[in-house]
Amino acid sequence: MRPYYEDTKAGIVIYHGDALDVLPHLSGVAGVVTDPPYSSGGAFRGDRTNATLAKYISTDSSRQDTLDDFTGDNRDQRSFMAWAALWLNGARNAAVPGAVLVSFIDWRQLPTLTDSVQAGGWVWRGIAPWSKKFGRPRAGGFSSACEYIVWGTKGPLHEHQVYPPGIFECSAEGDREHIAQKPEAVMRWALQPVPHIGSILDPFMGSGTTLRAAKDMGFPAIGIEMSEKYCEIAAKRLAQEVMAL
Amino acid sequence: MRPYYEDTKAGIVIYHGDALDVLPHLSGVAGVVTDPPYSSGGAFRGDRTNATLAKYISTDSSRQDTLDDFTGDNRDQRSFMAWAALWLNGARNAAVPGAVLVSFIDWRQLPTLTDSVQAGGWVWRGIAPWSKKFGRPRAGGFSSACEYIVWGTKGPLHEHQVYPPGIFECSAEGDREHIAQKPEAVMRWALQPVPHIGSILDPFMGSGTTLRAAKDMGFPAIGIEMSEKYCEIAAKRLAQEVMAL
DNA sequence: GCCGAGAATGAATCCATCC
DNA sequence: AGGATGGATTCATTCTCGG
Repeated sequence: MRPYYEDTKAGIVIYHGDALDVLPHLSGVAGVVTDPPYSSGGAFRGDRTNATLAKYISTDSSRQDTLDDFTGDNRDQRSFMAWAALWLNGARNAAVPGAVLVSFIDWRQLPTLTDSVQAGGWVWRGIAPWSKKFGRPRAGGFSSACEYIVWGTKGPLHEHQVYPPGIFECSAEGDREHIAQKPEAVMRWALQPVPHIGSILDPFMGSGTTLRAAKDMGFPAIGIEMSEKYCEIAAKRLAQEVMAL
Repeated sequence: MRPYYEDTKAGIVIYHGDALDVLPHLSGVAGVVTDPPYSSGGAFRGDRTNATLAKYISTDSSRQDTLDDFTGDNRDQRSFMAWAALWLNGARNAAVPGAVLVSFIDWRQLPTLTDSVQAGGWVWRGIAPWSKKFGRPRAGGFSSACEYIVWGTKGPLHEHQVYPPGIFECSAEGDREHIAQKPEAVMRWALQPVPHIGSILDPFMGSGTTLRAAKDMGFPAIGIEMSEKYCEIAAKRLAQEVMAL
């Protein structure tokens, strides 16, 4: 297990590889905080099997040229369920008792993910919406203005003196290097329930927002990412000093 | 099918009885907008006297503490699923093509309800949170500050020129005659996607907030309620004139 | 530096066409 | 027949840029 990047002083490690391969080697995790590929993007099978750029970026956008596709986003619901149960179980094995799981998901896969969370051995504790205030409008129906956190714990809840709000409002970020990149403020919210009894793990690191927020909040952190390009981007972001909050 | 209450001029009807008995007699419904009993309590109480842990204790002691929440609700969840599929199917039969379904639910039953909606023949279209702003704070975990709308349609979406927001913020009502009573503003939000091609149906009317909002928005409406006491309360609320919005 | 107008954007969605 | 492709559509918010 050779890290792609390591910052011993801050306790930050990045592994370049598949989460399912790397997870068995990890331990001491207090919080699994991540944003897995949703395998979503449309009611029709054809839509879902599209490349991520075609699925998630509006056709008239110039972003098509500047962002990259990512892989592993084409599972159907049953294999998404099975795959998610696998990485969730792997992450739970790396976690200490009382550890917290926080995973983002969209509305379409939310019910499947809550099943996977429990199948992976976590105690499902709830849902919390991230409100982007206004999604793309939809004539005759509710716009999908939110993404969701599904959260749980390894065994009993490790009660400590934090009271994270059950909903978080924050508009989506303008400048992004990854299609699904989330604002750091959102990730800091997601990290709030994690007790300081170990490190933060993000098995689907992407451009490294989770690790960046973890570092700024004083957590050691481990990231796993399949794409070398994003490993590089994340390493650059993490090489910077702690940011003032 | 004798109505408990009827206002011919406004097209408001209340039936006193069980939804599953009344639904087969109805038709011309453009919107099913309701707030069903969430827990499988009341009529569908499972056998909770079973020691849930005793049934599922595994020899892997590390998993015992993770199982309490997972297994506790299983039986109730399955009967909730079956029962909800029944009334959802019945309501769909009473609905016109393009009709909209809007059902409130809490986080715990949300995944079960999305299954039931599809089992009942509706096209599941999404989720929309109602944020109550102040959930009960919870040490070490996200407060549950939201209830959720699960919505869908009977066949293709009947596009019309409304753009309902995908999230609605409104504090829970102070004065209530029913435990689960929701503010009228919330119900008016829930009614927004319903096209004016028929009536509003609430199979679990309670104190009649849905019908009151429907009347104020110019919809004919049908309510069903098992408890005579709430039939009476709702009839009183509906006897009042249309309220200014 | 502030303000207002105009342009760009969104982990979309749906459908007609084309292979 | 069924999967892949491309275009049209929507508006509150955010961003850009000029005055």
